[in-house]
Amino acid sequence: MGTKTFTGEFRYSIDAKGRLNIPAKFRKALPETSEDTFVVTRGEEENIAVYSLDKWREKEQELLTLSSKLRAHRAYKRQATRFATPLKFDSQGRVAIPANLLQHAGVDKDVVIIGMIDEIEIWDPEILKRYEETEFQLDAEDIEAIDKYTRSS
Amino acid sequence: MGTKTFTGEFRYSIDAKGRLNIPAKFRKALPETSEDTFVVTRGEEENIAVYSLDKWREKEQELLTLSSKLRAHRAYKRQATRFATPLKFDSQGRVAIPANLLQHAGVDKDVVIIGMIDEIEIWDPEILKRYEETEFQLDAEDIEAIDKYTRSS
DNA sequence: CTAACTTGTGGTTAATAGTGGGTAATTATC
DNA sequence: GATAATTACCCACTATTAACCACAAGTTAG
Repeated sequence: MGTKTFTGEFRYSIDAKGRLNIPAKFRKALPETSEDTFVVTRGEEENIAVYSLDKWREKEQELLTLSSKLRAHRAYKRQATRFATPLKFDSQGRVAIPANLLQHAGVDKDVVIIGMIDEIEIWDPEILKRYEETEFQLDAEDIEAIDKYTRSS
Repeated sequence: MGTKTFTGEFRYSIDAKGRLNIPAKFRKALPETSEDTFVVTRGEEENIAVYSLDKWREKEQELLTLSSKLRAHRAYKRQATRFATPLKFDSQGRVAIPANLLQHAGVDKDVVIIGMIDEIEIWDPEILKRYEETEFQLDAEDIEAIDKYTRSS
């Protein structure tokens, strides 16, 4: 029944209490073991990254293999976890996104929610548009490198 | 149910009596066997490291494998142990952090508490900011090494 | 075509969390 | 051994968060 992946784009808005509705389609794609919980954190770009609790646990397991004795390892682990917050959605399917994440993504009210198979991104509409015109552009060289990468896996 | 790990960042303050509140989220993540107890000690950087009592016991076990004949081992073991203090939090969820640790972390009143999955760090806001701009920066080489490290585990 | 359900959005109430202070019990100091 | 200082144990206030209830627009089912 249905796909267990996140696809598509939605334009929602954050209410006065900082709550954001997660598209029903995405909530239904959550495995039972995620316990109605998404994990939000800073995205690499000017956005908010959202993972299923399962996906996040995988990431944690990977981070736990790092050594607490090595400075670079600690720094990486710290950066990866300090902004991560698990959020259980309420009976209406909404989550309250922490203020510091909203600030990082430059979000005020309206947002664009993008499904990216195993993760979700939340963008401010204007910022997204700006990125589309610049950072998102790939030249032939980029595409070629990606093609090589996927073939080797 | 829920996550049993420490994630996220909080900005709290130490009151006039030297008490610091541990985020409720972190207290709830403590296993029963930790008996409402955290172990605080010096962090590797200019901060305070906090572990669950369980995690600390693990660390002790690891230290016990070191040789008491080797000078470096003794020094490492001594350094890791001498500042460690178990703290049981009060009915409001607060702990009284030893003065020498506060001094080591350069903390006076306001602190940033960072969840790092299986450990917690307490920072002075200004010092943290300073580190963000310098020590925390990782170059491509570091990232690559970390990627290799996690893949080999 | 209509009724039942789903979905996104809004508000109200109750519980929890963080902070501050007071008093009793312990420990330390002279 | 008396006194001062520190620590532990309660009680209290306020802001934030979580749990409930409600509703209109859109969709699906019969």
